[in-house]
Amino acid sequence: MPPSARTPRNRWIEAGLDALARGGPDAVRVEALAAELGVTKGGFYGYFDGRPALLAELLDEWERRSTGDVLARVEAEGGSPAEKIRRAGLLTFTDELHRIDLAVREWARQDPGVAERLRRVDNVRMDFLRSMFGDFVEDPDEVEARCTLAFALAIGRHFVAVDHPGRTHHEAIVLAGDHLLRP
Amino acid sequence: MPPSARTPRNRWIEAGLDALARGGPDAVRVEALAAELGVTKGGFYGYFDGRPALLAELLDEWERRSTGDVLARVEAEGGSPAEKIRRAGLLTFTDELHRIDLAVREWARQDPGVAERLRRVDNVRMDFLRSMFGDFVEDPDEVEARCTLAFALAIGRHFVAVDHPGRTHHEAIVLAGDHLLRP
DNA sequence: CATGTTCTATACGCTATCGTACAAATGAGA
DNA sequence: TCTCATTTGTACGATAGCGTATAGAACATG
Repeated sequence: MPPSARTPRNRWIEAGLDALARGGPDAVRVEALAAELGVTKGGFYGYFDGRPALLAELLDEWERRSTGDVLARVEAEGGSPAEKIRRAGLLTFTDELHRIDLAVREWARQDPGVAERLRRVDNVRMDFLRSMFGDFVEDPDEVEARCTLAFALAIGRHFVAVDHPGRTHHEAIVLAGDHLLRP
Repeated sequence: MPPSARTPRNRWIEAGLDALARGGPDAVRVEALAAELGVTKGGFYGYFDGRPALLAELLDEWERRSTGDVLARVEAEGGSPAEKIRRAGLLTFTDELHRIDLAVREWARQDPGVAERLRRVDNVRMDFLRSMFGDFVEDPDEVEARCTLAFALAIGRHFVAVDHPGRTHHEAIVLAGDHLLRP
Protein backbone atom coordinates (compact mmCIF):
# COMPACT_ATOMS: atom_id res chain seq x y z
CA MET A 1 0.00 0.00 0.00
CA PRO A 2 2.65 2.57 0.90
CA PRO A 3 4.32 3.32 -2.42
CA SER A 4 7.85 2.88 -1.12
CA ALA A 5 9.21 6.21 -0.07
CA ARG A 6 11.82 7.45 -2.53
CA THR A 7 13.60 9.22 0.30
CA PRO A 8 12.86 7.27 3.43
CA ARG A 9 13.25 8.54 6.92
CA ASN A 10 16.65 7.03 7.54
CA ARG A 11 18.16 8.72 4.51
CA TRP A 12 17.32 12.07 6.08
CA ILE A 13 18.99 10.93 9.28
CA GLU A 14 22.03 9.71 7.41
CA ALA A 15 22.35 13.02 5.61
CA GLY A 16 21.79 14.83 8.88
CA LEU A 17 24.61 12.94 10.60
CA ASP A 18 26.86 13.73 7.68
CA ALA A 19 26.13 17.42 7.92
CA LEU A 20 26.53 17.30 11.69
CA ALA A 21 29.92 15.65 11.34
CA ARG A 22 31.07 18.19 8.79
CA GLY A 23 29.82 21.43 10.24
CA GLY A 24 28.11 20.93 13.58
CA PRO A 25 24.44 21.38 14.34
CA ASP A 26 24.30 24.71 12.52
CA ALA A 27 25.14 22.91 9.31
CA VAL A 28 22.09 20.69 9.61
CA ARG A 29 19.78 22.73 7.39
CA VAL A 30 16.62 21.18 6.06
CA GLU A 31 16.95 22.60 2.59
CA ALA A 32 20.64 21.74 2.36
CA LEU A 33 19.95 18.12 3.29
CA ALA A 34 17.20 17.99 0.68
CA ALA A 35 19.55 19.30 -1.99
CA GLU A 36 22.15 16.76 -0.96
CA LEU A 37 19.55 14.00 -1.31
CA GLY A 38 18.49 15.33 -4.69
CA VAL A 39 14.97 16.23 -3.58
CA THR A 40 13.28 19.25 -2.10
CA LYS A 41 12.25 19.64 1.48
CA GLY A 42 8.69 18.73 0.59
CA GLY A 43 8.81 15.30 2.12
CA PHE A 44 10.87 16.19 5.15
CA TYR A 45 8.01 17.53 7.20
CA GLY A 46 6.11 14.32 6.71
CA TYR A 47 8.76 12.45 8.69
CA PHE A 48 9.92 15.03 11.19
CA ASP A 49 8.18 17.62 13.28
CA GLY A 50 10.56 20.34 12.14
CA ARG A 51 14.29 20.83 12.36
CA PRO A 52 14.58 20.49 16.15
CA ALA A 53 12.95 17.05 15.95
CA LEU A 54 15.54 15.92 13.44
CA LEU A 55 18.37 17.20 15.63
CA ALA A 56 16.97 15.22 18.55
CA GLU A 57 16.88 12.08 16.45
CA LEU A 58 20.43 12.63 15.27
CA LEU A 59 21.44 12.69 18.89
CA ASP A 60 19.52 9.47 19.54
CA GLU A 61 21.27 7.82 16.66
CA TRP A 62 24.68 9.00 17.80
CA GLU A 63 24.07 7.74 21.33
CA ARG A 64 22.91 4.38 20.02
CA ARG A 65 25.97 3.93 17.83
CA SER A 66 28.38 5.17 20.46
CA THR A 67 27.31 3.08 23.40
CA GLY A 68 25.82 0.29 21.36
CA ASP A 69 28.06 -2.63 20.78
CA VAL A 70 31.51 -1.10 20.86
CA LEU A 71 32.38 -2.18 24.36
CA ALA A 72 30.68 -5.55 23.92
CA ARG A 73 32.77 -6.19 20.84
CA VAL A 74 35.94 -5.17 22.65
CA GLU A 75 35.21 -7.60 25.48
CA ALA A 76 34.35 -10.38 23.07
CA GLU A 77 37.69 -10.23 21.32
CA GLY A 78 39.64 -10.46 24.56
CA GLY A 79 43.30 -9.65 25.02
CA SER A 80 45.22 -7.82 27.73
CA PRO A 81 43.69 -4.74 29.32
CA ALA A 82 46.11 -2.49 27.46
CA GLU A 83 45.13 -4.14 24.18
CA LYS A 84 41.46 -3.69 24.98
CA ILE A 85 41.99 -0.01 25.72
CA ARG A 86 43.69 0.45 22.37
CA ARG A 87 40.99 -1.46 20.53
CA ALA A 88 38.20 0.45 22.27
CA GLY A 89 39.82 3.64 21.11
CA LEU A 90 39.97 2.39 17.56
CA LEU A 91 36.37 1.17 17.53
CA THR A 92 34.84 4.12 19.33
CA PHE A 93 36.65 6.70 17.32
CA THR A 94 36.41 5.24 13.88
CA ASP A 95 36.52 8.05 11.34
CA GLU A 96 32.92 8.98 10.72
CA LEU A 97 31.69 8.28 14.22
CA HIS A 98 34.51 10.29 15.66
CA ARG A 99 33.67 13.36 13.63
CA ILE A 100 30.09 13.16 14.86
CA ASP A 101 31.42 12.75 18.36
CA LEU A 102 33.49 15.90 18.14
CA ALA A 103 30.55 17.84 16.75
CA VAL A 104 28.40 16.65 19.64
CA ARG A 105 31.05 17.81 22.10
CA GLU A 106 31.03 21.31 20.67
CA TRP A 107 27.26 21.26 20.63
CA ALA A 108 27.18 20.20 24.27
CA ARG A 109 29.05 23.33 25.31
CA GLN A 110 26.04 25.35 24.13
CA ASP A 111 23.11 23.11 24.96
CA PRO A 112 22.60 21.65 28.45
CA GLY A 113 20.39 18.87 27.14
CA VAL A 114 23.11 17.70 24.79
CA ALA A 115 25.66 18.05 27.57
CA GLU A 116 23.62 15.71 29.73
CA ARG A 117 23.50 13.05 27.03
CA LEU A 118 27.19 13.40 26.38
CA ARG A 119 27.84 12.94 30.08
CA ARG A 120 25.95 9.64 30.03
CA VAL A 121 27.94 8.36 27.08
CA ASP A 122 31.29 9.56 28.39
CA ASN A 123 30.67 7.99 31.78
CA VAL A 124 30.11 4.62 30.16
CA ARG A 125 33.40 4.97 28.33
CA MET A 126 35.19 6.19 31.42
CA ASP A 127 33.92 3.26 33.49
CA PHE A 128 35.37 0.93 30.92
CA LEU A 129 38.71 2.72 31.08
CA ARG A 130 38.75 2.54 34.87
CA SER A 131 38.15 -1.16 34.83
CA MET A 132 40.90 -1.73 32.28
CA PHE A 133 43.52 0.43 33.97
CA GLY A 134 42.48 -1.02 37.33
CA ASP A 135 43.72 -4.37 36.08
CA PHE A 136 47.36 -3.39 36.00
CA VAL A 137 47.55 -0.27 38.18
CA GLU A 138 47.27 -0.56 41.95
CA ASP A 139 46.82 2.96 43.32
CA PRO A 140 43.22 4.19 42.71
CA ASP A 141 44.50 7.76 42.38
CA GLU A 142 46.81 6.69 39.61
CA VAL A 143 44.02 4.77 37.89
CA GLU A 144 41.93 7.92 37.87
CA ALA A 145 44.85 10.00 36.68
CA ARG A 146 45.62 7.67 33.79
CA CYS A 147 41.98 7.37 32.76
CA THR A 148 41.54 11.12 32.81
CA LEU A 149 44.66 11.59 30.73
CA ALA A 150 43.72 8.86 28.28
CA PHE A 151 40.29 10.34 27.67
CA ALA A 152 41.64 13.86 27.40
CA LEU A 153 44.22 12.64 24.90
CA ALA A 154 41.64 10.86 22.75
CA ILE A 155 39.51 13.99 22.50
CA GLY A 156 41.95 16.81 23.03
CA ARG A 157 44.27 15.82 20.23
CA HIS A 158 41.66 16.97 17.73
CA PHE A 159 41.47 20.42 19.25
CA VAL A 160 45.19 20.99 19.66
CA ALA A 161 47.17 22.17 16.67
CA VAL A 162 50.80 21.55 17.55
CA ASP A 163 53.61 20.24 15.38
CA HIS A 164 55.96 17.58 16.71
CA PRO A 165 59.35 18.26 15.11
CA GLY A 166 60.91 15.07 13.86
CA ARG A 167 57.72 13.10 14.37
CA THR A 168 54.37 12.74 12.70
CA HIS A 169 51.28 13.73 14.60
CA HIS A 170 50.38 10.06 14.81
CA GLU A 171 53.76 9.08 16.23
CA ALA A 172 53.43 11.65 18.97
CA ILE A 173 50.01 10.31 19.94
CA VAL A 174 51.35 6.76 20.05
CA LEU A 175 54.19 7.96 22.24
CA ALA A 176 51.73 9.57 24.62
CA GLY A 177 49.50 6.49 24.60
CA ASP A 178 52.41 4.18 25.38
CA HIS A 179 53.38 6.43 28.24
CA LEU A 180 49.93 5.95 29.76
CA LEU A 181 49.72 2.22 29.14
CA ARG A 182 53.11 1.28 30.49
CA PRO A 183 52.87 -1.12 33.46
CA MET B 1 38.06 67.77 17.01
CA PRO B 2 36.78 64.22 17.10
CA PRO B 3 33.78 64.41 19.41
CA SER B 4 34.81 61.40 21.52
CA ALA B 5 33.08 58.34 20.14
CA ARG B 6 30.31 57.16 22.44
CA THR B 7 30.98 53.60 21.33
CA PRO B 8 34.63 53.45 20.34
CA ARG B 9 36.19 50.77 18.27
CA ASN B 10 37.54 48.75 21.17
CA ARG B 11 34.12 48.46 22.77
CA TRP B 12 32.95 46.64 19.65
CA ILE B 13 35.95 44.35 19.90
CA GLU B 14 35.33 43.73 23.57
CA ALA B 15 31.71 42.86 22.90
CA GLY B 16 32.78 40.70 20.00
CA LEU B 17 35.21 38.72 22.13
CA ASP B 18 32.48 38.26 24.69
CA ALA B 19 30.08 36.89 22.11
CA LEU B 20 32.84 34.72 20.65
CA ALA B 21 33.58 33.28 24.07
CA ARG B 22 29.94 32.59 24.75
CA GLY B 23 28.74 31.17 21.47
CA GLY B 24 31.54 30.88 18.94
CA PRO B 25 31.93 32.90 15.74
CA ASP B 26 28.30 32.34 14.78
CA ALA B 27 27.25 34.26 17.85
CA VAL B 28 29.18 37.33 16.74
CA ARG B 29 26.30 39.17 15.10
CA VAL B 30 26.58 42.84 14.36
CA GLU B 31 23.09 43.70 15.47
CA ALA B 32 23.35 41.61 18.62
CA LEU B 33 26.58 43.34 19.63
CA ALA B 34 24.95 46.70 19.02
CA ALA B 35 22.02 45.77 21.23
CA GLU B 36 24.41 44.62 23.93
CA LEU B 37 26.21 47.95 23.74
CA GLY B 38 22.92 49.81 23.89
CA VAL B 39 23.25 51.30 20.43
CA THR B 40 22.24 50.32 16.92
CA LYS B 41 24.59 49.01 14.30
CA GLY B 42 24.75 52.47 12.76
CA GLY B 43 28.25 53.21 13.90
CA PHE B 44 29.68 49.75 13.41
CA TYR B 45 30.35 50.11 9.72
CA GLY B 46 32.35 53.24 10.35
CA TYR B 47 34.93 51.20 12.22
CA PHE B 48 34.86 47.87 10.47
CA ASP B 49 34.58 46.78 6.89
CA GLY B 50 31.77 44.38 7.66
CA ARG B 51 31.40 41.40 9.90
CA PRO B 52 34.31 39.39 8.46
CA ALA B 53 36.66 42.27 9.24
CA LEU B 54 35.54 42.26 12.84
CA LEU B 55 36.07 38.52 13.10
CA ALA B 56 39.59 38.93 11.77
CA GLU B 57 40.33 41.57 14.37
CA LEU B 58 38.94 39.41 17.13
CA LEU B 59 41.42 36.78 16.07
CA ASP B 60 44.23 39.33 16.11
CA GLU B 61 43.27 40.38 19.58
CA TRP B 62 43.10 36.79 20.82
CA GLU B 63 46.50 36.01 19.36
CA ARG B 64 47.98 39.11 20.94
CA ARG B 65 46.63 38.30 24.36
CA SER B 66 47.51 34.62 24.15
CA THR B 67 51.11 34.85 23.09
CA GLY B 68 51.69 38.30 24.44
CA ASP B 69 53.22 38.45 27.85
CA VAL B 70 52.02 35.22 29.41
CA LEU B 71 55.23 33.30 28.94
CA ALA B 72 57.35 36.33 29.71
CA ARG B 73 55.54 36.78 32.99
CA VAL B 74 55.98 33.12 33.82
CA GLU B 75 59.72 33.30 33.23
CA ALA B 76 60.00 36.49 35.22
CA GLU B 77 58.52 34.97 38.34
CA GLY B 78 60.88 32.03 38.27
CA GLY B 79 60.48 28.80 40.23
CA SER B 80 61.01 25.16 39.35
CA PRO B 81 60.05 23.93 35.87
CA ALA B 82 57.04 22.12 37.32
CA GLU B 83 55.92 25.31 39.04
CA LYS B 84 56.35 27.27 35.83
CA ILE B 85 54.24 24.76 33.93
CA ARG B 86 51.47 25.08 36.48
CA ARG B 87 51.63 28.86 36.45
CA ALA B 88 51.66 29.00 32.66
CA GLY B 89 48.51 26.93 32.68
CA LEU B 90 46.86 29.28 35.13
CA LEU B 91 47.87 32.42 33.25
CA THR B 92 47.14 31.15 29.78
CA PHE B 93 43.82 29.68 30.65
CA THR B 94 42.41 32.33 32.89
CA ASP B 95 38.65 32.23 32.72
CA GLU B 96 37.70 34.67 29.97
CA LEU B 97 40.75 34.06 27.82
CA HIS B 98 40.23 30.35 28.05
CA ARG B 99 36.66 30.53 26.82
CA ILE B 100 37.82 32.52 23.83
CA ASP B 101 40.54 29.96 23.29
CA LEU B 102 38.07 27.09 23.19
CA ALA B 103 35.85 28.98 20.78
CA VAL B 104 38.83 29.57 18.51
CA ARG B 105 39.63 25.86 18.58
CA GLU B 106 36.16 24.95 17.41
CA TRP B 107 36.33 27.66 14.81
CA ALA B 108 39.66 26.33 13.58
CA ARG B 109 38.10 22.99 12.75
CA GLN B 110 35.98 24.76 10.13
CA ASP B 111 38.30 27.46 8.86
CA PRO B 112 41.83 26.71 7.60
CA GLY B 113 42.95 30.28 8.13
CA VAL B 114 41.98 30.13 11.78
CA ALA B 115 43.59 26.71 12.07
CA GLU B 116 46.85 28.15 10.83
CA ARG B 117 46.84 30.91 13.43
CA LEU B 118 45.95 28.45 16.15
CA ARG B 119 48.86 26.30 15.10
CA ARG B 120 51.24 29.22 15.51
CA VAL B 121 49.96 29.96 18.98
CA ASP B 122 49.89 26.34 20.10
CA ASN B 123 53.43 25.75 18.86
CA VAL B 124 54.69 28.61 21.00
CA ARG B 125 53.01 27.08 24.01
CA MET B 126 54.25 23.61 23.19
CA ASP B 127 57.82 24.82 22.83
CA PHE B 128 57.58 26.26 26.30
CA LEU B 129 56.29 22.96 27.64
CA ARG B 130 59.08 21.03 25.96
CA SER B 131 61.70 23.24 27.48
CA MET B 132 60.17 22.90 30.94
CA PHE B 133 59.72 19.13 30.85
CA GLY B 134 63.14 18.80 29.29
CA ASP B 135 64.56 20.18 32.51
CA PHE B 136 63.65 17.17 34.62
CA VAL B 137 62.98 14.41 32.07
CA GLU B 138 65.87 12.77 30.23
CA ASP B 139 64.37 10.72 27.41
CA PRO B 140 63.24 12.98 24.51
CA ASP B 141 60.42 10.56 23.71
CA GLU B 142 59.13 10.89 27.22
CA VAL B 143 59.39 14.66 27.07
CA GLU B 144 57.26 14.66 23.94
CA ALA B 145 54.80 12.22 25.49
CA ARG B 146 54.37 14.29 28.64
CA CYS B 147 54.01 17.55 26.70
CA THR B 148 51.42 16.04 24.41
CA LEU B 149 49.47 14.69 27.37
CA ALA B 150 49.74 17.95 29.29
CA PHE B 151 48.41 19.98 26.39
CA ALA B 152 45.67 17.49 25.63
CA LEU B 153 44.62 17.57 29.27
CA ALA B 154 44.50 21.35 29.41
CA ILE B 155 42.22 21.49 26.39
CA GLY B 156 40.48 18.14 26.37
CA ARG B 157 39.08 18.45 29.84
CA HIS B 158 36.64 21.06 28.59
CA PHE B 159 35.30 18.75 25.93
CA VAL B 160 35.00 15.64 28.06
CA ALA B 161 31.94 15.26 30.27
CA VAL B 162 32.84 12.53 32.75
CA ASP B 163 32.10 12.31 36.46
CA HIS B 164 34.80 11.22 38.88
CA PRO B 165 33.03 9.33 41.67
CA GLY B 166 34.33 10.40 45.07
CA ARG B 167 36.23 13.34 43.58
CA THR B 168 35.45 16.75 42.19
CA HIS B 169 36.26 17.45 38.59
CA HIS B 170 39.04 19.73 39.77
CA GLU B 171 40.58 17.09 42.01
CA ALA B 172 40.71 14.66 39.12
CA ILE B 173 42.49 17.19 36.95
CA VAL B 174 45.01 17.89 39.69
CA LEU B 175 45.59 14.16 40.02
CA ALA B 176 46.26 13.88 36.32
CA GLY B 177 48.50 16.93 36.37
CA ASP B 178 50.56 15.56 39.25
CA HIS B 179 50.95 12.31 37.39
CA LEU B 180 52.53 14.19 34.50
CA LEU B 181 54.73 16.43 36.60
CA ARG B 182 56.17 13.77 38.84
CA PRO B 183 59.99 13.52 38.53
C1' DC C 1 26.83 80.32 20.68
C1' DA C 2 27.92 79.09 15.93
C1' DT C 3 30.19 75.61 13.21
C1' DG C 4 31.58 71.60 11.21
C1' DT C 5 33.02 66.95 11.98
C1' DT C 6 31.88 62.64 13.71
C1' DC C 7 28.81 59.33 15.66
C1' DT C 8 24.13 57.29 15.81
C1' DA C 9 19.23 56.08 14.53
C1' DT C 10 16.19 54.80 11.13
C1' DA C 11 14.64 52.89 7.02
C1' DC C 12 15.48 50.13 3.16
C1' DG C 13 16.75 46.17 0.06
C1' DC C 14 18.74 41.65 -0.12
C1' DT C 15 19.52 36.85 1.05
C1' DA C 16 18.99 32.55 3.57
C1' DT C 17 16.20 29.61 5.96
C1' DC C 18 12.17 27.94 8.26
C1' DG C 19 7.58 26.01 8.16
C1' DT C 20 2.91 25.58 5.64
C1' DA C 21 -0.38 24.72 1.92
C1' DC C 22 -1.65 22.55 -1.88
C1' DA C 23 -1.10 20.64 -6.46
C1' DA C 24 1.36 17.16 -9.14
C1' DA C 25 3.67 12.85 -9.60
C1' DT C 26 4.33 8.12 -8.27
C1' DG C 27 3.50 3.37 -7.73
C1' DA C 28 1.05 -0.81 -5.21
C1' DG C 29 -2.87 -3.37 -5.52
C1' DA C 30 -7.41 -4.29 -7.67
C1' DT D 1 -5.33 0.05 -16.72
C1' DC D 2 -7.57 2.42 -12.81
C1' DT D 3 -7.62 4.04 -8.18
C1' DC D 4 -6.00 6.31 -4.38
C1' DA D 5 -2.87 6.89 -0.56
C1' DT D 6 1.69 8.63 -0.08
C1' DT D 7 5.53 11.24 -1.45
C1' DT D 8 7.44 15.14 -3.80
C1' DG D 9 7.62 19.83 -6.05
C1' DT D 10 6.35 24.53 -5.94
C1' DA D 11 4.82 28.68 -4.15
C1' DC D 12 4.09 31.41 -0.27
C1' DG D 13 4.68 34.20 4.04
C1' DA D 14 7.58 34.98 8.07
C1' DT D 15 11.87 35.96 10.43
C1' DA D 16 16.70 37.07 11.15
C1' DG D 17 20.63 39.03 9.78
C1' DC D 18 23.81 41.72 6.61
C1' DG D 19 25.16 45.96 4.47
C1' DT D 20 23.93 50.82 2.63
C1' DA D 21 22.03 55.46 2.58
C1' DT D 22 20.80 59.38 4.76
C1' DA D 23 19.05 62.44 8.16
C1' DG D 24 19.58 63.89 12.77
C1' DA D 25 22.18 64.29 17.28
C1' DA D 26 26.31 65.30 19.89
C1' DC D 27 30.37 67.60 20.96
C1' DA D 28 35.14 70.03 20.58
C1' DT D 29 36.71 74.15 18.90
C1' DG D 30 36.68 78.89 17.92
